[in-house]
Amino acid sequence: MREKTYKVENLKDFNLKHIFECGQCFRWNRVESEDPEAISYKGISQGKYVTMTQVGNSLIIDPCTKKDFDELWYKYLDLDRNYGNIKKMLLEKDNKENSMKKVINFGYGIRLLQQDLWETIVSFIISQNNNIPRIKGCIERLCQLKGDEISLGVYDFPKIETLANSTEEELAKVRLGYRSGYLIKTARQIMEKGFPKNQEELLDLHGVGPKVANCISLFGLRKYDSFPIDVWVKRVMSEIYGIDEKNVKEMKAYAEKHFGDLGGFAQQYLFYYMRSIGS
DNA sequence: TGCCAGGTGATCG
DNA sequence: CGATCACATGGC
Repeated sequence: MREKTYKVENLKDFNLKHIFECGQCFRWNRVESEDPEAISYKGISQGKYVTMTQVGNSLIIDPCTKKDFDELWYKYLDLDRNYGNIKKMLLEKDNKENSMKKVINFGYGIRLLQQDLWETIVSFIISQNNNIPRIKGCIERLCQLKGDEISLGVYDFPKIETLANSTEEELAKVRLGYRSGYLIKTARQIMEKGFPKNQEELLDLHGVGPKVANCISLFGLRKYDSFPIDVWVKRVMSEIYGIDEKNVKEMKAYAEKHFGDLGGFAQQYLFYYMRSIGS
């Protein structure tokens, strides 16, 4: 008995590699596929463990029912949004047209996933002063230790309550370093006060500063004017716009002026470009 | 070895 | 306020 797969065709502005490797998510991993033309990723989201495979403008999700697609993946993959318009607007707004054109063409298939707020809070607390491969490892070990097993060897993201009731001794296995205390305290704060709804409330969480709050605002709260500035964005804005790497204020001002409500999209194109080309 | 990675909290002028 | 420093961990 074979489980159902679901196929979507005629996708525009969509590329799995760009989507899963632009730094917004940490639980999707590239896997080999038989078809050399295809790109495949396995990952866990919304309690489901699936493989997504893209060939040309088609996407196959396995396993997936029509119901799963309509209720979960369509939204998660942000398929309702017209990225053609977003790119057009960004190109019009940025005065140095070569620069935005370059980064948008490079990451043409990026889409901002509509991710779970709790998962983004935890993930981006772990991300601070850390590198992406290690962040992924930490999150994987955290899920193995504290998440429900949804199929053999595959673990869901831990619940708030589970982390709130954990101790630093238990979490030592995850090798989060000093961040384990941040996670436990943040989980307890959310148990007590409920979820943060904006930047200000995010900053109340222990271990959440301006940068992490911006990431959570963007990826978890879908506040698309957020423009997280990390070391990579500093580098790319220095390289492309000639802004001094230490001048975060000027970068924020530039983003507000030129990208406005679309800052989050611009930031992802910039980040993905610099992470791929740079270093 | 020392530096770096999607920084933050605490502390000090 | 803004500047400075410690903070685990692992790869290079």
